[in-house]
Amino acid sequence: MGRPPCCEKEGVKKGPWTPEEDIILVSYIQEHGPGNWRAVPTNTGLMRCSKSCRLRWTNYLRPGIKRGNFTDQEEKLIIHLQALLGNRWAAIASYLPERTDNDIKNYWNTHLKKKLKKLQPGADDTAGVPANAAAHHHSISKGQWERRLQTDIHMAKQALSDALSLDKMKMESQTLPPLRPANTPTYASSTENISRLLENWMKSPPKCASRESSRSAGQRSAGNMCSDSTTAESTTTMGKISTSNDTPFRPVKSEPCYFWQEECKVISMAGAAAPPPLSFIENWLFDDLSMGNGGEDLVDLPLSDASELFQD
DNA sequence: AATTATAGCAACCGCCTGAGC
DNA sequence: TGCTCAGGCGGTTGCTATAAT
Repeated sequence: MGRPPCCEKEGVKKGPWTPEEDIILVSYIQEHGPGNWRAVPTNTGLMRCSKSCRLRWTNYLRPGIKRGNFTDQEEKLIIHLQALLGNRWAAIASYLPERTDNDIKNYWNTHLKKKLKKLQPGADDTAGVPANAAAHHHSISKGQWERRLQTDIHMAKQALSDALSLDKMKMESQTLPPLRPANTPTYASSTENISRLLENWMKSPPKCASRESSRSAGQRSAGNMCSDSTTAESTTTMGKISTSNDTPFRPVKSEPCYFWQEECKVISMAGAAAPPPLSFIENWLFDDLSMGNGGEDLVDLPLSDASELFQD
């Protein structure tokens, strides 16, 4: 049986979100910040369960989300992180700041699995199976599989190196990173009416509410990084909102902004929620970069060994 | 033009974890 | 120390758009 679903209450709406609901949710979060999701339906009047609200925010409404096609680099990164981490989509997503775990998961299931299958017709589904799971298939052309993966990991290292150096540059500059290229589709591009409806809302400059002690907000160490005046002075992107209005969203100075905190979340996640992967991969990368290509690194590890590094 | 098959993705479900009491 | 519950996560479902017949 297990635990009853949190949303068994009668009158809880399911299914696709309407633009109006989106606006209500965004407005509420703009004022109160994400977190304390249980209070969201009560305080907004949304007939949605708290989980649904959180999911809608994190997967769709949250600023800084890039939608649309994945780049080659992102694709490679996902493939190789998946090989290293398995189906830990949240951890993988922490290396792709503009993508949500759901997006990455969907992309993996719909595109990359097939792609890898094509590349390795003999390997069946094991091509997309995490390293630790693949370890159970030693009998299936193990040598060939590992050789290919080693080659792929080399490519991934390059991609990861590029990605990380970009991240580092972003962090160093601390001026608001343009997380979304100007021509990148935003969440609102698929729901233009949301941005239209939000225009009015944006005309009255939103304020960052005084900080409540929501647990989830408190959990985010990114709050520290993001609450300084440097970031507060910066403008953030709110999907189409900030680009479609002359008055960009501007957090109140000295008040940490939840929107920006969310943007920083990935940085903190790399250091907190998934520290071993980042530190390990970073060390691995930078060691390798500093050593040249010599030495014994992950590439030379048997895949099963590499995956064990991430075992709990 | 109508029907069927397939792909893509948003959202849901249920389990797990950890904070608070 | 054990219990409760909110939030997080990964797997899965189901709806919609598009392609193929």
